Amino acid sequence: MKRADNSKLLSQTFYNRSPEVVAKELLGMILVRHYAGERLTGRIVETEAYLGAADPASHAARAVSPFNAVLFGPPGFADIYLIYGLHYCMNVSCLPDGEPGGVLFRAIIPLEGIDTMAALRNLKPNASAKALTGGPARLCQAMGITRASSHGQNMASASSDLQILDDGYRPKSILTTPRIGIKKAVDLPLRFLVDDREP
DNA sequence: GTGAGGATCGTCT
DNA sequence: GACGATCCTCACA
Repeated sequence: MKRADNSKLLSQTFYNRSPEVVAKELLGMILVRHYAGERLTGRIVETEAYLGAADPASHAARAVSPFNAVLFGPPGFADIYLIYGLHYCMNVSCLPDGEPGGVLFRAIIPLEGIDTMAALRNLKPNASAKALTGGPARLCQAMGITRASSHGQNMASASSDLQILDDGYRPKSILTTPRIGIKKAVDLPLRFLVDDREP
């Protein structure tokens, strides 16, 4: 797998669509995190869409509060939240200001800064991609993403510590399955993953 | 190799 | 006062 040189930053209009579409099109994109002067990147291979009021599993199904305000705000902003008291998960907001919706990042394949990611995860540098970043909380930990460091970041800004790039790569096929790890609206097919096998 | 249970805290009712 | 979009460890087969 090679990276093209003409990677470009996804603009805010990319996110200004329905979470289902954004979740699908984010597959194969490159997540970039500037951490302590270092560049950590990984290819997105699994996402989930969370809708607004129509989706009981979504945080945005409830009234606006400081907790979920980012999902109601303008598109392309990072929403970091703590789950089970231990783990952080990352969303990016979708749809125009005022309309709730977002995409949860579930898994990436590490590309750059693997040693740093392993250190942040307290793992050996030769740990598998799955152990490093194969879960919503794992990828946040591997990239040093916390609510304190990254909540409310504009992912479409060139000066942001958190960005998504398009290097032209597109997955051969996309698998759609029901979402997992939730108890409401379990049957909605809003989980998307890259079907390509590891190169 | 597989399965079950514990950890831990912000947010909502 | 209770729950949750999860991960890790330990036990057992």
